[in-house]
Amino acid sequence: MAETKRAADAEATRGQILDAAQRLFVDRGFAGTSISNIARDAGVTKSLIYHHFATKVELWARVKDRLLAEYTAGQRNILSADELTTDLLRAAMSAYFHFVQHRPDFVRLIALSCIDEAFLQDAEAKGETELWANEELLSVFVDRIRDAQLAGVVRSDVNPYMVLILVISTIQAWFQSRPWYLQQGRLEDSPTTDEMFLDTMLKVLMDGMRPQSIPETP
Amino acid sequence: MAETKRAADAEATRGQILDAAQRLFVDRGFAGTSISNIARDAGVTKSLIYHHFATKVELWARVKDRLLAEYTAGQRNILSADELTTDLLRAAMSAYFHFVQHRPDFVRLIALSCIDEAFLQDAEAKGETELWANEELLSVFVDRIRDAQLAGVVRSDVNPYMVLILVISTIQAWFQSRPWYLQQGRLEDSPTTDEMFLDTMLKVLMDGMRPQSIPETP
DNA sequence: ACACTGACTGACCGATCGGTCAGCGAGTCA
DNA sequence: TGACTCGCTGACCGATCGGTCAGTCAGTGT
Repeated sequence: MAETKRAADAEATRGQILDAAQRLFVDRGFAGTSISNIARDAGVTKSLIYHHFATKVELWARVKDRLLAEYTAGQRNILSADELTTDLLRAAMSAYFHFVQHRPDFVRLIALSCIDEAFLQDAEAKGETELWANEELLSVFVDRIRDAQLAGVVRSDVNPYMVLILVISTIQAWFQSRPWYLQQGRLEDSPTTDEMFLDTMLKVLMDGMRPQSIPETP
Repeated sequence: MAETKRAADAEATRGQILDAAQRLFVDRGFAGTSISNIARDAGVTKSLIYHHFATKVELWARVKDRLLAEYTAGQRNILSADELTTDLLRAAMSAYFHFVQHRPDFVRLIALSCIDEAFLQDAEAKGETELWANEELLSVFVDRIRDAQLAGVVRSDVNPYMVLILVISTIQAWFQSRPWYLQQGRLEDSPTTDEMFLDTMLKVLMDGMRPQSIPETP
């Protein structure tokens, strides 16, 4: 605890700021959130934020870093080391679904990243953000799908990368547009609604992904 | 052309403003766009914008109205009056895909609407925005799917509304995250990339949606 | 010919934006 | 104990925000 006391306090404060920033950025977007808002929400002064983070852009980048780290770590745990069987594939899709289900901030982050391309390019040019789900992780998933195709678990007349995109974006899209469908009054805000969509998705995607005995035109 | 000359000019100016506003709002979001930006882009004064539109929120609402009208009109043309067959279902999905493909603003609008829930609630409370794809249109689609289930064209062990959501949000998600995947360097920005995804999507969804002969647990 | 509407302008408003800076004062190191 | 570090504050900056308002003037109805 030699040089700790002060540094630990500072780190805690930094955490408070990041927490508040994440809450607001994720809720209202980058442009819709001001440093003053964050300061008020975190219970600190505006100057203190600038003491810990150089600019608003950098603060947003650090928030994204934190979320990303959690996201990729979680994703990495989803796919087991075993060779993909149909059951494992279903389990992985289900696991990813529930993983995202309990991390609403991820959904917002990814959606915001897709939207704020102008700002993203700036940040990227400054080398501040390393985008989520780095290429290496994507490669792992694509390779697993390709193996599954060779093993006859997944139909081989489709591009494995496209299959991955199909699965990931379907789940992302559901949680992103869920609030809107709720607001339409056709759905109720309940975990069983999520399960109903998962059920539909699993049935359609799993049956649609397995090799088709009848025509199969490669 | 009695009372026309002046009114026509004014209407043209209004159109210029709406065009510029749509360009900027869709590109940078509501909070990221200022009235001054729009004025400069439209080549008019800021005051003139306030002469035609009461507030920034109302301007955004009118932009959405215009886009929405085009969107629902286009959507209505997609589903033919005939009873759904497998071929018609595939054709409708393909048509919707290409419809969205050529209207990037729709993708952004819907994404932004899902994101800006805080702002959306305010606007909704003021009764200014009537959300896109009104319920009636959704009902038509759901009914068609339910009919297709009864006719044995679509598997009957899934919720028809969930199937609709699955299809719509998959297409929406593709065009929304497409720029991101491009940026990852794994895809090239070409129409054939879109076609490749459409091919994968059609194969998986169509085969996954048709009645499954083997287990079928309702 | 004339009163009048309404499209349009420019100067201006208070509030807030992102960001700076000199300095305070408790905690750390020698 | 004294020098020094550094987390932290409050006053302040110019720019821009959304929005207002008095006024100009071309086009219109009578």
